[in-house]
Amino acid sequence: MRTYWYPGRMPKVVDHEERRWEIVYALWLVIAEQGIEGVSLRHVAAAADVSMGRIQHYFGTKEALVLAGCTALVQSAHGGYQETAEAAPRVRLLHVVSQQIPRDDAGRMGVSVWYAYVAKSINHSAVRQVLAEARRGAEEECVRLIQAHRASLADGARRAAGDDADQAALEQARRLLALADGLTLRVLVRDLEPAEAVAMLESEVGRI
Amino acid sequence: MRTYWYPGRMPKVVDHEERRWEIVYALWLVIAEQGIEGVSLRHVAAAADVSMGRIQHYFGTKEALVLAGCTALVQSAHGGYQETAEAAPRVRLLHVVSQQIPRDDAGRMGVSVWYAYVAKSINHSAVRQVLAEARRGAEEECVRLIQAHRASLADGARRAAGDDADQAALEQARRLLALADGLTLRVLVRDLEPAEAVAMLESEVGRI
DNA sequence: CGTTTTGCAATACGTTCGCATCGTAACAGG
DNA sequence: CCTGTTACGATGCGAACGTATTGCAAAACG
Repeated sequence: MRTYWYPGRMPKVVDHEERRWEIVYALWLVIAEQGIEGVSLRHVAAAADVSMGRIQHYFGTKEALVLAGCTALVQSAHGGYQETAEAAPRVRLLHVVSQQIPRDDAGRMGVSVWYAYVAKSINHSAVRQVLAEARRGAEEECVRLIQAHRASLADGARRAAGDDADQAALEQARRLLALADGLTLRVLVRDLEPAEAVAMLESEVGRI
Repeated sequence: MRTYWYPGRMPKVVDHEERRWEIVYALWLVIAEQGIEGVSLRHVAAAADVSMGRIQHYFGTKEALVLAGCTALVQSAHGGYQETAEAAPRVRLLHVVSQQIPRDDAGRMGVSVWYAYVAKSINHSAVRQVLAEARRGAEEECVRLIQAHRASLADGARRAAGDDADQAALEQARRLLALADGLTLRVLVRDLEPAEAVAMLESEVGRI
């Protein structure tokens, strides 16, 4: 599924996705340890141990590379979530909300890259749109999970249904996600232990 | 109080604080509309309508300028807080927690600069220390306000005192501040209305 | 008035940047 | 084999960068 056919020739077979991914990963490394200011084609090329020409070949411009790194980050998080497809709503909710808490160096890298993009999104509309879409998706998924969880509890005692419940679920979702963002930052800068952050999120999820 | 005496000469009186502040304000403008990547001595000089030489004269190096902008931002927030010194603990608590929610363009600028520094702090230890100290201060102040508020309520019914209460107050403070950070970001990227964010914080403060 | 020191503009310099260009090795299809 | 196309390393270029340097106007002090 990773070879393409199109009318014409196709010399020198290489796996484009693979090559692009190598470069994007090197980009993340550079962002994680130097910040987004430290991103230059030369630095990324050095980190990926490839030539500058290769990066130009696959991404064309620095802008495009940085943006590709952003969408790749979002998709990677999305992929991680889909692996929990068979778990109970409450478990999935906790995953959505606490996945970003950095527990090890790898998680730290991911989240510091993510924060770099968040800051960039303030002044960069393309990045902003990618992150906004991701956030909207997470919010909607949270609402769905909260409603599913509530439905599984409400066998006996019927609760208020309809718009009120929808509104409450939306507010719950927003509060959970906003809290998770704030806690993530504090863990990242080592003001808070990962376990404490997760415990706070668990207790918050538990109150739903 | 803004003229200094020291043994020796002192030609050409100018207000150093004032000059520094003009430049720092221009730095904030540049950060707010171009991000921290857009900060160069030339850009800041243009925004302040002064020469590059002046910036060098007052700050020496770009590093020092950026760091001065960070400490100035923290002090400015601190100054805003001190104006509420005579209000009730509950009011002050709400202020600490919701002051950063951007309500207008000026607030938007302040908070986008603040987020730029947050991202920078991940890879820059001097900035990290300044922000860490500010965060610690805010957290301690929150704990104090929560305890003061509780004490004012607990005339009749005595509550659990001592370590348990301290621990609970600390966790409350952390949750409030983390939630405020997350909500602030969402308002900044226009995923949330300022009024909604403030309402959520008010209801959270109200439950203490 | 003359000396000395500060405040700052101007500019020169070496580095690093993104990007365009060119050359070539490798391979698919005829 | 030959031809056409791709992959991509190498290099050059102009712009922008941070900083060091230089020079001079203005003002305080003797």
